[in-house]
Amino acid sequence: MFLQPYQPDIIEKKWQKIWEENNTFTAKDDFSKPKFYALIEFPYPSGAGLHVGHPRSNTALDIISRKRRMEGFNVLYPIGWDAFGLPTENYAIANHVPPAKVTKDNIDHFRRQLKRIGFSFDYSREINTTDPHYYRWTQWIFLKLFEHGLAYKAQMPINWCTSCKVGLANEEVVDGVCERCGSEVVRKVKNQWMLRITQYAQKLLDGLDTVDFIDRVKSQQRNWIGRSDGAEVTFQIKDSDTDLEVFTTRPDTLFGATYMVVSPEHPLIEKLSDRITNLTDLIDYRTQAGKKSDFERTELVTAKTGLPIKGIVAINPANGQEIPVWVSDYVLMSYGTGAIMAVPGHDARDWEFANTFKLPIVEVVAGGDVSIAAHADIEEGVLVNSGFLNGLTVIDAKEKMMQFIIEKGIGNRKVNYKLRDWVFSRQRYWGEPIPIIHCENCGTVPLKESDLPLILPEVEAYELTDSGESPLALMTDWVNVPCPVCGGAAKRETDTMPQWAGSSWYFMRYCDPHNDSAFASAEALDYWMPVDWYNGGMEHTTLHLLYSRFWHLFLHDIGQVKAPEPYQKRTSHGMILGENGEKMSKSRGNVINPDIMIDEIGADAFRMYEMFMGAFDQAIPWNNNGARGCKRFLDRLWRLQEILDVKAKGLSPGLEVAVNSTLKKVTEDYERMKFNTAIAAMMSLVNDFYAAGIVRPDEFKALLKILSPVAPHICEELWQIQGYGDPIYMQPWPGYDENKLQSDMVEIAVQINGKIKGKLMVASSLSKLEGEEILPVSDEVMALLDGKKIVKTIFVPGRLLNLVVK
RNA sequence: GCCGAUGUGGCGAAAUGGCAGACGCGGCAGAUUCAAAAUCUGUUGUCCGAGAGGACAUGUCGGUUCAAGUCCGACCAUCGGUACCA
Repeated sequence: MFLQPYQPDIIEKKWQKIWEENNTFTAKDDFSKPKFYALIEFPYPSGAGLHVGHPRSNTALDIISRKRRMEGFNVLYPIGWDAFGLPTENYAIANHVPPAKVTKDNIDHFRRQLKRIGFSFDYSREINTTDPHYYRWTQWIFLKLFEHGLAYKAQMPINWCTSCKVGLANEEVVDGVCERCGSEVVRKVKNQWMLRITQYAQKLLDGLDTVDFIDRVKSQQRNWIGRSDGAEVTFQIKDSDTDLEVFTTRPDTLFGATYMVVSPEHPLIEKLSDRITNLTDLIDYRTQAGKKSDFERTELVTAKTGLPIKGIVAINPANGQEIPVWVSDYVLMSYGTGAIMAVPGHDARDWEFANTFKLPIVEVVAGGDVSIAAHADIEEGVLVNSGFLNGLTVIDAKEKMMQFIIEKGIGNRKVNYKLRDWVFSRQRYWGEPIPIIHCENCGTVPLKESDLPLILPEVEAYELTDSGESPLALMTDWVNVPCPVCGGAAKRETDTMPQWAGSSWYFMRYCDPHNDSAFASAEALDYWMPVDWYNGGMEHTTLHLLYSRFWHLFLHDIGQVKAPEPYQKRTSHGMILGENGEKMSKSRGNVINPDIMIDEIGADAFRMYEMFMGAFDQAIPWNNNGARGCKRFLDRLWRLQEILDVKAKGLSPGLEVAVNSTLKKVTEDYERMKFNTAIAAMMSLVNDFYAAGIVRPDEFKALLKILSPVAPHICEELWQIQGYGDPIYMQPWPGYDENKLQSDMVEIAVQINGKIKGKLMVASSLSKLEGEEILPVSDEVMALLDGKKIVKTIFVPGRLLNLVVK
């Protein structure tokens, strides 16, 4: 019989058309069915187009989604575009085209690319964060946050390019200079919108205990939120009514505090300026520190800098000693109180600082040698040189000092979080306008909900203004408005929201994307939320993932959504690297274009290689030959038709175990995202068919069903060619026979003293006790013993026999 | 510095504490072909040995165990994140 060759280009187009025409993957709002909501991070439609990293996450959840449909779930697997942001705006500036136009072109390009790969997205629910119908609700959520006191304005430092006269994103600052012009970048204070995410620190922490996130995501979030329990302690400045408050996790070491350090920006310097004798030097130091980012301050590990504040001393409340106060940039205004008590004997950073500036180092916990290094171990050692704490363990001393501090009224218990409030302003054009009006009489006035959306107006030019304001500031017609409260002259806020805004709630919009009276209906949210499975990159663990949990927790608190947590399960994929093992990037010249790959091997082989190339959660270099190997496998699958015995019934006796165990393995491996071993198992099964020289219809059907989530086009085509009835996507997921997972006889290893000395065929049902009784006295085993005496026998059924001999 | 990962053949990797290297890539040899491509068959951790066979092998050093890639301790290297977090 003549066999048509496997032509992926033809069959892939064919099946994509069939799926589209039949709305195969449209999620039904049939709230009576069990639902499954699969979510991938919606892409930023960059000008560079899709890269091979996107399909890794998309294919993984496409496999899960297709499997869930076959298991009878009503599946929502949506796609959209996170389209506000800097690259598009910069492109628009450079090429004098409206960002909206760039965005539309990029989205069209991305959509074409995605459709070629055959993902089972519900394109009818496509969303776009730059669409006013969408960002209307982003603005609405902002108004709610404002209404509940979670949005506020504060003076915050930004990166400021002295030459371009613009605020820069961290990413645009390279080695302390402006990425574009190479000029010096300084930190300039601006009045910025902030979101009070810190108010949710504890909830964000507690919520992690209720969700199924992979461990490394949980620990990264926990560490980012960074709860620490300690004390706030007040130190008096001698001969003044001023005091200095510090946070410490080690109140037990208070007797060892030999000096204090404040951040260069600390208000104490202004407050006591008339007593400080080296004020000029301190201001200079502050200016220098202002040129460094927090990151640089933290990078300078070895060379600690600092200055004493001359003219003042502080008093250690534990022992009444006078101790100097220093300024150093390693103390940041943004954490704790912006001041520390330094205990050089028991803190590595303080020890470095004290060593550099020859400040006294006192041991207060025995067990180390503080002349060589700080002894920071809290498990070991008892207190010394510490008055009433002497002889206590660190744990006990902490508690006793805590009580002392409270009784004396010089401090209290305090929980601190590393987490900082979220800077929500951007002096940029391509973002959601912040729906606020500033009125001289009424102050900060929110827009009425009925006035939303506040449309982002078209402007002449997208460049930032010389004053560093958004280009919107030049739109006087738009900026000047009557105050909604008093009707007097007022001005609109011209800052826009960061790109994170639109992505902080998009998963809710997918539930009901065309709703014009709410961000989504309560029924749709009740049914679809929470997301059952969210896969994305580790790089979004601390920002996007935390921000979106924060917004969802907030919307839950104000009664808008039922569950507190948005994502039931979160997994993460590894990055795909270039063929040379480096991160893929234009500048490295190692970018793989998925379109070219698909032209060569087809979408099915491409999808398959994305999943087969290695462990899903590990970073992996791309290899074109590996991808071609997957095409080769699909060719072999196609040619199985040549050895297909169409009349045979059931499973071949010799392949029952292989077929059943593959069904089980693939079913389980998909769920554990072990796609590479699932595919390897299917490859082995195909090898078994060829070795047997025959494949039966029931075997072929089973293989096509379990392979179809990975390579849907070829499986549907083969299914149709063979006339197996309704398409695979309408078939139920296959089960397997628990009794046919193992052959009757298995080969086990025979070890003598842990070394393999031989092999033995035994019944797979042989129990541990039976084996240990029968096997050592069998002829085969006796022959290996060489007359030695058995001391101990271990039989692991189906695995091995180990004899300890003398 | 801190946090999180990862170290296994020429390469990507696999392995509920139980026969290390499944599956694939690449290589080598052969079949087919006028030839090539494609396909098929065999082979492929390293070292010693003609061979049977043996020894050594999962970053390093220790430990637990009848048995360790897997568990424990210390260290080294690489990658990612980062806000010196007191």
